[in-house]
Amino acid sequence: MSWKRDRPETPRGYHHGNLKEELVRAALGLIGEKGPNGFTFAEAARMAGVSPAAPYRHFRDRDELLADVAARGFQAFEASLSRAWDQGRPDPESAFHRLGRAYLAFAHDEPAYYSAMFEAGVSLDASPELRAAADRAFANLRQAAEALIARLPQNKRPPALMMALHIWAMSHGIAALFGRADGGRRPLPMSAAELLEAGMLIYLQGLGIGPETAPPPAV
Amino acid sequence: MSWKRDRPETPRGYHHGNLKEELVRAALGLIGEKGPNGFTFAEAARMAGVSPAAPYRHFRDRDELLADVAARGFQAFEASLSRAWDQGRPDPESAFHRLGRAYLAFAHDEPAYYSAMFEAGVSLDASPELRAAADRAFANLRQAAEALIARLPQNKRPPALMMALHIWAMSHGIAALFGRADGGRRPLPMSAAELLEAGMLIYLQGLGIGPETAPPPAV
DNA sequence: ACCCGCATGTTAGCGCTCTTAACATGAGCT
DNA sequence: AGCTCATGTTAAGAGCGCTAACATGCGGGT
Repeated sequence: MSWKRDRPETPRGYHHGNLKEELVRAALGLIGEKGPNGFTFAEAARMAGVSPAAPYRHFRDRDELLADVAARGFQAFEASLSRAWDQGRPDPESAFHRLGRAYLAFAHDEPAYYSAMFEAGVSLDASPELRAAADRAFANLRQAAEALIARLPQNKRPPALMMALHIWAMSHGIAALFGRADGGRRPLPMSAAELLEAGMLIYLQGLGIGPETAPPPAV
Repeated sequence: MSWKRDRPETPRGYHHGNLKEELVRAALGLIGEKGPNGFTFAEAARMAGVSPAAPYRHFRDRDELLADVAARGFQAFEASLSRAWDQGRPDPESAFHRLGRAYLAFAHDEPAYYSAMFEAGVSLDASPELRAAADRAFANLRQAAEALIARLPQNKRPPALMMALHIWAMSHGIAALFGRADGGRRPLPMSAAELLEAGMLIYLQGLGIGPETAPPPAV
């Protein structure tokens, strides 16, 4: 019976009124603290001040809550990327670098979301909304790739999808391996953002995009 | 008492004789089947034909077994990469492409190992052997980077560490996002190996390494 | 040849989680 | 006012991680 009055904040009646939202917030907090595996359905319920069975009125099981968190993460991610890209203004190059920084900033500032999205083992097929949100986020990378490719002469244009996948892969690789401050991984001579920026400059140079005459950056 | 004779293979006495090895093999199988989270200490014990408490004579806890699996994974990984690199013979370029294919082949052929190494949330600090094995594996990437850089004129050489990190990040990014056959991720117009190969060619081109006159590959 | 120590395995049990079934409450529609 | 159904609670079963106390028998020392 201890869970009943553990959080004296706002006393409530038999019905919570906003349980689903609060469960998601609790899950996000727990994932952020203890990783996607440390998160527990029961503990989220405790945090929301309800019994361990209450969450089942809102989510079929633990995985569905995780998928919901991941979907919200992709929505926030999409918003962030789309804001950074800003339709390629003022020019595709600078917008593209904003996009890269936004990618890593999201992974860094929202580790709980990023965990749920990429490290919790949630399949994109878990729900249609999840898939859709992920697709919308990826669409930003693809748009950026297309805008940059448009700068090339027709006969030197790589497939936009391939280029977008490269961008995504390097961004995710850097975020996953070196993105978190002290995730037990390797210490770096440079920040993740700088690493990505340098990598992308070299990659674009390889495509023939960017400061045509400049040598690869000596970072 | 059902666990006692579940596996009638080789009857054994009170002592198992080779439990530690068999637990690792069982863990590897379970991780391969159900992901790093589906793996259970108790089930590994069941598979080995011992009581649920027996594993604690060989591993402090579940995480230590996971760390052991990860360390063995890095050892196998290192062996694979080192064989592929073969000290840069016959020339750094072709050896480098072998290395890339070996990276993805390992992620593809040994998903259980790769999961334990990168997706199970095992910190590299979990044991000194783990850290050492991971370092040895990474050293191969760094060696390859150095050999390729040596082809450049002195004043155009990027830092070898940075280049190795880029290679690792793109390889891991591709493996994590698209490496597994049907991991619930996105269907691709090309194989992961082709994607990595193309990405690396573009990247090297950006550094000024590779077929100097050829345009980016039209894959 | 004996015996004893210690590594290795077993039994029992605590506390936790996930999940379901049966029951309780009260908000909102008619 | 009364009913209904979404939303909450209680109770309970199964499984897991982990520990403490006990059992076995391999292998070295006498």
